Amino acid sequence: MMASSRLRDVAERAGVSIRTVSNVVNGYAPVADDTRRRVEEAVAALRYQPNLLARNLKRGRSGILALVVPELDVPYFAELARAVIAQARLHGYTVVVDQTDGEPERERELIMANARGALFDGVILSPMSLSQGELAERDSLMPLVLLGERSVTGGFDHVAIDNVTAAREATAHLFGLGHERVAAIGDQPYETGDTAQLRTAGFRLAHEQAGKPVDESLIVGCTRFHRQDGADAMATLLALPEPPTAVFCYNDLLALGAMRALLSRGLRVPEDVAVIGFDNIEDGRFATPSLSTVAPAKQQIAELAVDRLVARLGADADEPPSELWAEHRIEARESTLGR
Amino acid sequence: MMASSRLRDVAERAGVSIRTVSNVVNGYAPVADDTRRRVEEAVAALRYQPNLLARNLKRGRSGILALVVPELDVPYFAELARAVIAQARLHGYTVVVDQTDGEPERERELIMANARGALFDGVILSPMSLSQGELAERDSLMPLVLLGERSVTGGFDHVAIDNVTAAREATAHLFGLGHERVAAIGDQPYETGDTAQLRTAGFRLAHEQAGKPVDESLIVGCTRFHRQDGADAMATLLALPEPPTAVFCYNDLLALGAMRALLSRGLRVPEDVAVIGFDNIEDGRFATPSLSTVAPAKQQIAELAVDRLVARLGADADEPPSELWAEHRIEARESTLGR
DNA sequence: ACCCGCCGCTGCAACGTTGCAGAACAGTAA
DNA sequence: TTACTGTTCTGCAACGTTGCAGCGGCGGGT
Repeated sequence: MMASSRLRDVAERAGVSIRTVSNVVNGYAPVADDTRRRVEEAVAALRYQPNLLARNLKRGRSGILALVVPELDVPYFAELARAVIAQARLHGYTVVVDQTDGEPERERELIMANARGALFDGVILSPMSLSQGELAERDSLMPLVLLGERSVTGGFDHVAIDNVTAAREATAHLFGLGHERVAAIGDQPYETGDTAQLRTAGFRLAHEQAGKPVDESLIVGCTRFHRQDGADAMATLLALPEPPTAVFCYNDLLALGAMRALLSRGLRVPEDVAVIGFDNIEDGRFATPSLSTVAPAKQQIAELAVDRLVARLGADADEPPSELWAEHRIEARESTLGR
Repeated sequence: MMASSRLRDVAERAGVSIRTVSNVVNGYAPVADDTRRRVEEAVAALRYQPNLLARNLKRGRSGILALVVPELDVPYFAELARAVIAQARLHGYTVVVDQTDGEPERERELIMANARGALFDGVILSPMSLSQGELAERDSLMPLVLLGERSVTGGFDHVAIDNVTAAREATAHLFGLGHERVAAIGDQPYETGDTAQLRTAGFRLAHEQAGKPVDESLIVGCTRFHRQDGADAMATLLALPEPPTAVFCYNDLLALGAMRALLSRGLRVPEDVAVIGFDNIEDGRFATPSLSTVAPAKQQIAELAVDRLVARLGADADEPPSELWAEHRIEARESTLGR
């Protein structure tokens, strides 16, 4: 393989020192116009591209951020990844996406040590199964921004939406349509998912504020958050002696699965059962009926997370960890049309 | 920031030379059991992790592959990315996902030069808008595997399914259900998309084999391949004096958009209009009705592409470029149930 | 007794870049 | 002339790793 050109080759061709070429390329020291031009010509002629491996080794950084998500083919994470990659690019960073498949072992591996031998400058983690305790025990020095989980004692930078309020609003939205029996799909035990806990809390809070009792049999847990799980949960609910007339699902995939279960039984959405989801994935907008949902500001989440991480890699290295809140809004579509 | 430990630190602690630690870590030279144990203890105690930047600089490779796709939030690409990342991991490679948004400039930038300063060892490209000519002009030495496009003269490794056959089978599937007027959604001019051309060819071939004439007004072009485009195209078809009774869409998003357009007009799928898509994305399985589709073996595509690229980075560097074909099958679901 | 070969380990140099300190030169002021 | 300032450019060393060559010591064959 023909070796690609190095600073040395450019220097020889332009008749200057290696150092001067480096200065021109990086725009560092003052360089005479004439010299600059000669160097630039040589750079163009030889198609010189700085070797990032060498540059980063010398500079002590890699220019690479890691985005760690449970599953990339879950639309919410794909949409988030898109935004994160774009935002990182604005700062000159490259993004490596890693999937954990929800395995705690993989998550630990990626955040505990200087993952991949300091190949990454920082990590954005959307934790799935990592316990709070494990996070707190982390002793890596690589900056970490958490997505979507409540802050841990000990503290990391943390970007999230107000899950309790969002869930409360979604539930209240269903109450506002006149529903009395509203179910929740997606609850999880504390160790597994903090987020689910917060949404259940919001669900309960809405009941409290509406002066309605919570029927515990209407809160259905899920181990995973895929369409199939939503369909299964809906089947469980429909088998109850007194099924719900509205369902709040903790993400859109669950909701789409639930709708599928309803429609395939000949039930109508929203006439027989209203459905609202969470995440505002594109699928929901084009489902039939289109899916009402809680829409987190994904773009804003990505911006907050990346900007925070980049700041911490630069000047703000020693700032205390901060809580960053992103917006959300209720997106009412056909699946919760008023009766 | 506390410096992370280096080979030197481990060597000091274990009382051996740097070189010996390196040998232990890499399993290279024969090392006495006693020495090995001491080194391994020191490695564990200091939580030594090799600095990949330094290692790769020395070795002349980065261990990073780039996957270049038009849009990561298009489910097909997200599912493909997932498989590619997993497969690359098996070979010890890390994957950077880059999105081009279909901009030729971005695609060119990523494949032309030694992209990102040789940060990548190789590239897997799913081209959107890059012309054949531009590909042929490429003079980078970084190995490139193409996905989904017909091979270019000059030659690259290339992984694809047999688009013509797949499209023919999809169309024939609709004929088999007794449909006479079958439409196609997703045609594109040659410069933009080779893949679309192949599918149109398959569509025509099916007509030929069935002895039916092609009604050109039933072939609707699309600039993009999103749900909205499918919905728009379907609207166009429904406005015809004699609308089709079945539609073959060049991807599942178009098909879901088309179904949406049908259902929102009160038409039934498949009773009034049958719909089949392409890609077998997860959304289609849970749509109502569930979407029939051409299912390419994504896992196989990812394996072929990654394995080929890795082989080319190793021993097979000088092999001639090869055409690799992945399987596909017709996945018949509710949207094309027999009448 | 001698030599040879193998095992286990080591030091040096280099990958391509940048930080640092300073050299060479020109211009200005005293 | 000398001293000083500033501009432009340079050489050396280092980032943390691995390739290469080589060194001592020990055992076995002749």
